[in-house]
Amino acid sequence: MLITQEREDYLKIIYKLQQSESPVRTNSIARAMGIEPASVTGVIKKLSEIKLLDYRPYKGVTLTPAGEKVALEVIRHHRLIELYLVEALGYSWDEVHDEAEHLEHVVSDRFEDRIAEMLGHPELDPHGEPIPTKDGVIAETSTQALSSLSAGDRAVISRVEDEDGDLLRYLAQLNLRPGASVEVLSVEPYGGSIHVRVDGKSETVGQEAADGVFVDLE
Amino acid sequence: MLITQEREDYLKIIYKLQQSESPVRTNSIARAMGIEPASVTGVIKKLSEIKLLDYRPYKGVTLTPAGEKVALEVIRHHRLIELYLVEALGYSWDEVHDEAEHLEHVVSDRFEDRIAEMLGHPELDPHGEPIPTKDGVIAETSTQALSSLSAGDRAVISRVEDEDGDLLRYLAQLNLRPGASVEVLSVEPYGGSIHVRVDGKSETVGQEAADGVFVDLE
DNA sequence: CGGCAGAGTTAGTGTACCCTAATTCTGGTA
DNA sequence: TACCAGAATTAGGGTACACTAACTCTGCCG
Repeated sequence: MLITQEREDYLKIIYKLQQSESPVRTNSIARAMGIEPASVTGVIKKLSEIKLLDYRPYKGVTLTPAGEKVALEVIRHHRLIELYLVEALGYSWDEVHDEAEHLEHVVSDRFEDRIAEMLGHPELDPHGEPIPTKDGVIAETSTQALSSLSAGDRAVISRVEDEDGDLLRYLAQLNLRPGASVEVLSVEPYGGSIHVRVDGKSETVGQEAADGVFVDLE
Repeated sequence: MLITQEREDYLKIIYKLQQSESPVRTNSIARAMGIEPASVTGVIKKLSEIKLLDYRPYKGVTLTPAGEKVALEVIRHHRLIELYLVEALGYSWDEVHDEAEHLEHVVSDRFEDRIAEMLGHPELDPHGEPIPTKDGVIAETSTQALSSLSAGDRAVISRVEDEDGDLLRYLAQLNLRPGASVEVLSVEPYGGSIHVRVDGKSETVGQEAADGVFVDLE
């Protein structure tokens, strides 16, 4: 197999890192994959040989159109599966990530099509992330973090980054879910907590958690 | 990870081969895995090192209790998933095998529990094969092949081996499914076709197909 | 604009599987 | 019982990814 599960993971991670960093540096990939930078070099060389990445030594990598296609397929699988687990199997939003991480690499097109159909061809996963279409189109996503707001701002939560189950449970407890309206009451300076009103209740959100919550300002 | 997906496949295949051959020979494993015997030797050595197999060089292997446990878990996953695909996602019985082959290695305990519950803790998969319980108990299975019957025999189909989609489509067309009653009308000598009555209709079954259909005599 | 810290790459290992070719064992037969 | 065919193993090689240690490049700063 030319594209292994590991390589799919590399491409997926590079896609995500590319949102904020381009070209994507070896170190970022290593950190995101939880491996050593030296290990990354070999793999990105291989991926650039097979034309899924553009690789400029010492500079970083960029996905080629072919590489982006693979990445978006994996992301589509991941997000569809997350939603399916919630809707059809009763998972909660903090439980779906790890399961989807495994399933995303092995499901067939048929499986993908079936669950997409059963879910009514959804556009968002349980964390509010857009689901790429089958032909690789993905909606824009909000990039304004809750942590970047100021006192007085009103906004609607659009998406929550999903890798950390504990964090998600914490946010769920505060009712900070996609769709929720928040009003920023005050912000502690220099990366402290944020005080918000959600559902009429005042809550304090740690800065780290607020970094993973993205909003649309009103 | 000590137990890779490949190793799970080895154990699963050895479990199945053990039904008719014990100890299981290197060549049988190689044939079933579609690889060379030389490759098998190395892996079964490793599996015996980690106490999942008893290995007697030049003689063959036997599953240890620990190895059998792993094999039965994989088989449980496989069969539950096959049934789930049929019941919940509208797959037909000839489409489920390949999908299950991949999914069986990646689903979590939680996933297994959820689908088992949704399916009402079923005992048989779509091909009539028994589903091992969570603690590794598996029901006896019929070992009498349709191809071994004689004219005049009446029997009920209990299970159909499932690896080959074409074969399953062929059998489905003849209504040879688990639960169906068959009466043997005549048998061509020396491994020829078998003529049976199913659902009141006369059908001719090729010998190779009949080898994979197992029955309970009345 | 030289030098240094940190980023990145190379070199050398190890594990997991796979292959082919060569060798050795086993079991049945002449 | 000696031999041979077929089964199994060893030997040697390849790919895919990991690692650590050593070296090199880049970019920034004084």
